[in-house]
Amino acid sequence: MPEQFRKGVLVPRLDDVAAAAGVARSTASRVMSGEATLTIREETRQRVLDAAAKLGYRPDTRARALRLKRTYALGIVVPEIDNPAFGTIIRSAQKAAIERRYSLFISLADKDQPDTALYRRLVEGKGVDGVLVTTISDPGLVDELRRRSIKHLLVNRELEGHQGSIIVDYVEATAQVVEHLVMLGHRRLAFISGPLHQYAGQKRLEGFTKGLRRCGLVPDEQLIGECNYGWAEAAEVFKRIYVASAAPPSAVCAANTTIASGMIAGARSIGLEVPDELSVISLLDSPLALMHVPAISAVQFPFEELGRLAANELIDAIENGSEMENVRLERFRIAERGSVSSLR
Amino acid sequence: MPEQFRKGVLVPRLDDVAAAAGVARSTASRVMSGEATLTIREETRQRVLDAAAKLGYRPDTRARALRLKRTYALGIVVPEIDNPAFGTIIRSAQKAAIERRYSLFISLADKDQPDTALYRRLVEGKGVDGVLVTTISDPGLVDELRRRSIKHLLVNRELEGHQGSIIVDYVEATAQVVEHLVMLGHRRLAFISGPLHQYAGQKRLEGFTKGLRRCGLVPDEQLIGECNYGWAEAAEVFKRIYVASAAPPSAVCAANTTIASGMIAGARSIGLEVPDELSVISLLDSPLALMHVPAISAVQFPFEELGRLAANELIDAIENGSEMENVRLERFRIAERGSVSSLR
DNA sequence: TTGAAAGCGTTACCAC
DNA sequence: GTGGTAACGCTTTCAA
Repeated sequence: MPEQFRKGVLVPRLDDVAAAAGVARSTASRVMSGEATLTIREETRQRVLDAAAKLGYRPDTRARALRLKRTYALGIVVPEIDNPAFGTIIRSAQKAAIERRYSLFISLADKDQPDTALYRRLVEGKGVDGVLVTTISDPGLVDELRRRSIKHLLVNRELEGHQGSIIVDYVEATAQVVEHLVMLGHRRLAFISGPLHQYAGQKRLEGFTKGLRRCGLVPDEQLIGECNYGWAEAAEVFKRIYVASAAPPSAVCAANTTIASGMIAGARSIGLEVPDELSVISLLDSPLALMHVPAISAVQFPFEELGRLAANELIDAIENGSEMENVRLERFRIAERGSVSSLR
Repeated sequence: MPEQFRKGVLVPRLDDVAAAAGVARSTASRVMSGEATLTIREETRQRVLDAAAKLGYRPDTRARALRLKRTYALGIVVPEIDNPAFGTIIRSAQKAAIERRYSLFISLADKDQPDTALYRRLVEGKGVDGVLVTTISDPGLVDELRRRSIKHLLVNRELEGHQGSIIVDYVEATAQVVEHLVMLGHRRLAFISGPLHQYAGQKRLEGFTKGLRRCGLVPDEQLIGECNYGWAEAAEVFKRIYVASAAPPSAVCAANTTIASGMIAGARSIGLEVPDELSVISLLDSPLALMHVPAISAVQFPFEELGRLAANELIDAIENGSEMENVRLERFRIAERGSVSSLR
């Protein structure tokens, strides 16, 4: 049975701690703040700490936030949650935030109910000190953040003229994948993208054509297909491209492992062997790549670093008022597995 | 350039709205509350609303929470985020919460830093009105929630003697999978579980042995293997079981699709054909099941309903003080795909 | 129908 | 070194 404080209330406040320790509320506050610079008699400090421990006191974050005009909380807005890249970003951002004594609130941007979305509450209601934005499919969000001058950082997204974003280099990575394939002797390259109205889709397409041009090849519209709905559609898209094409591709860049897996299934269904008759590479790695037969070669990006740096940069901006940079992480790696063969 | 209110401050408060509308703060508050029962002259109401709109006023959730002793926010503690079951639960819980005008804060329970975990802050600091708990691997959390009498509901978890949990029926589903396999003529069934110290692992093992007994079969310890670390380990575990066993299994229940995929790879590496020489079924479905060759038969649970009911039950308890129930959702479905064959 | 004022739990300024 | 007190932005009771 928990001890009672004021009539009927079971949660101790700072006043209860102060009373139990026989000091004033302000003294108790100073002790609890933990500030080493404050001058407090050691004996007093102990008495307060003991009282707080005995009562199980925890500061009320709401009252504290009201007073300090700071919540020590960050928000991250993500479009989907069960996605390896976002999962990694969220985890590393949370870890970095916690290390700096911030909380990270994850908010799913629900397409179905954008106007009631969590972020409105979080952000407009001053529930967080800053926001990490990993989706710009709702352009209203960034606008509103800017209008309300709420610190925010675009993560794995960038916007023309926007100050404060941190990205990995989808363009260059994709271009180098193309070069890699060409070096292996491939000349007819296909590209099956994800939704092209989204950021990642656009960047990868940009990198694909850039890579071709660097190799002196011309992009062939016939070899570029868009896949909006995942695995089964990817198989169809590939078959359509393959059948329609006069000179069929010998290698395919797939936006991610789900699409790669689907199009491999499609290729098989028309009798194509992977990698012997068709090379496939995924432009984004995931655990699925290793489970696949054959294992899918894929590009790996430093998403962990991305999340960590993002959280730290945002907190720096909050605490020091420092300007936010536009950062591009150039590191990436092509993990070679069994889905690509050399034509030489 | 945003308009200024009090000196140097750019965010309008209720006082600013009231001043702009020429009414008292309390009147503005009443209008903004939207309570239909309050008697307010229509003309006044319009004036306040107009002022609020013009200034872009949003109530400060921190101040409101402090005053009301209610945050209209829920927390959900999840062990991992990129997992199809948790993803679905989170999405549906968030949707249900938003419909009832609550926010849902997602909190990753980080094994590495349990004591700094978000939930402490959320919960102890009164940041939420209630908590959905989807992991009990840290037993301290539930204890503390109970001690502080914070409303909480176990989701997809249950605890001896705990009031308030909502689960799907892993035990019965697994038992019926076993019966299904036996009906198909299988007699030697293996089970490759996930971590057995976790809730789901225990329940599935319980269901596995229960199913065998119902069919008059005795569980064979030799045919039960534990897989803690995913795909590659699953292959090893299966091979170990298969080789060591005097009478090898003709069918395997795998805890999830990752384990199923891994053990199929292991089976292939020792020359076994799936499903011709070995049937495999996953006790939990995921998108991977369809991408696999052969597609993996798997059990589907109503996780969407689970999340929705959980949020609603928690909110009911918060608002009406209603007692929380222990609910078991009995629905599930075996999705038959290509990884199981009949011996008849 | 509207206004004044108290109070939620905290921090920080200013006295002592 | 410590205590009293105002203030953060809101809701709600009580009075007018």
